[in-house]
Amino acid sequence: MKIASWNVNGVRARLDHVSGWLETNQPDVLALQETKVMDEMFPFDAFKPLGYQVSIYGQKSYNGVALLTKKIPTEITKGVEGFSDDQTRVIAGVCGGVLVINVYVPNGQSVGSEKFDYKMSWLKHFYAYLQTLLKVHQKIVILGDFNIAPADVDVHDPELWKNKVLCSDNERRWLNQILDLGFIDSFRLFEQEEGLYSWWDYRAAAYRRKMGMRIDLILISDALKKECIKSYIDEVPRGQDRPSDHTPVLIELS
DNA sequence: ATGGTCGATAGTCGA
Repeated sequence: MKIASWNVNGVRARLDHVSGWLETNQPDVLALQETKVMDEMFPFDAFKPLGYQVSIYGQKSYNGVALLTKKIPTEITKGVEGFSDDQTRVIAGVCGGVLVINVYVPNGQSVGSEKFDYKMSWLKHFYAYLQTLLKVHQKIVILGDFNIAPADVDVHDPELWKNKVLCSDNERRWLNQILDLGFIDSFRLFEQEEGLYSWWDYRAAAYRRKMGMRIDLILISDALKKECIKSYIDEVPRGQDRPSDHTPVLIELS
């Protein structure tokens, strides 16, 4: 089973990119973030002819997540249980016996801002939600735009970003707390080249200058470790015309 | 280079 995640920064603006990528890569599951569209305006018709089911949790202009799947998922849930939130950031469902949790973690703007406080609160409630899910599910994949670079190796210039948003100790502490529940950052199960990232800011020609970060992650529960045979980043879409600022990340399960 | 560029949307906000 091939499972992928991609922050598309507007699914309507990226229709050709996503359709083409699905045709080429044929994932069983593609988790999208920042779809930026209300449910009734989601471009269902673009994906159904390609053989994909669409499960969505959208809103106008901001946020929005979706699961594109070859088979209809079961047990679809939206949002973080126990956390009242008008921002649409989580959609989950069971695909091929695996609970797939698609997340768009808040960006946080800057350390100490109101949006950063919201990010911290969101992470706290998401952590509590995971604890309850772990009582029911063993095989879990959490994937999406985490807006957290796990370690300095995931940052193009760690000194510049030291204790800045996406890299601060408090954010990394929450990520590590989640990992301590029994999850693995799948990317680090395998030997990787240096300087592999999943996001490059549109500004300051960051992609051309290789100024990126790995903030799009696929966490797998311990029960899936033996089944995970591959975890990688597909940098191709980021180099295309009018790209998203993020590029897809993938895993393969045996 | 302490700025820049996008998407959704209709003046800005958020990333």
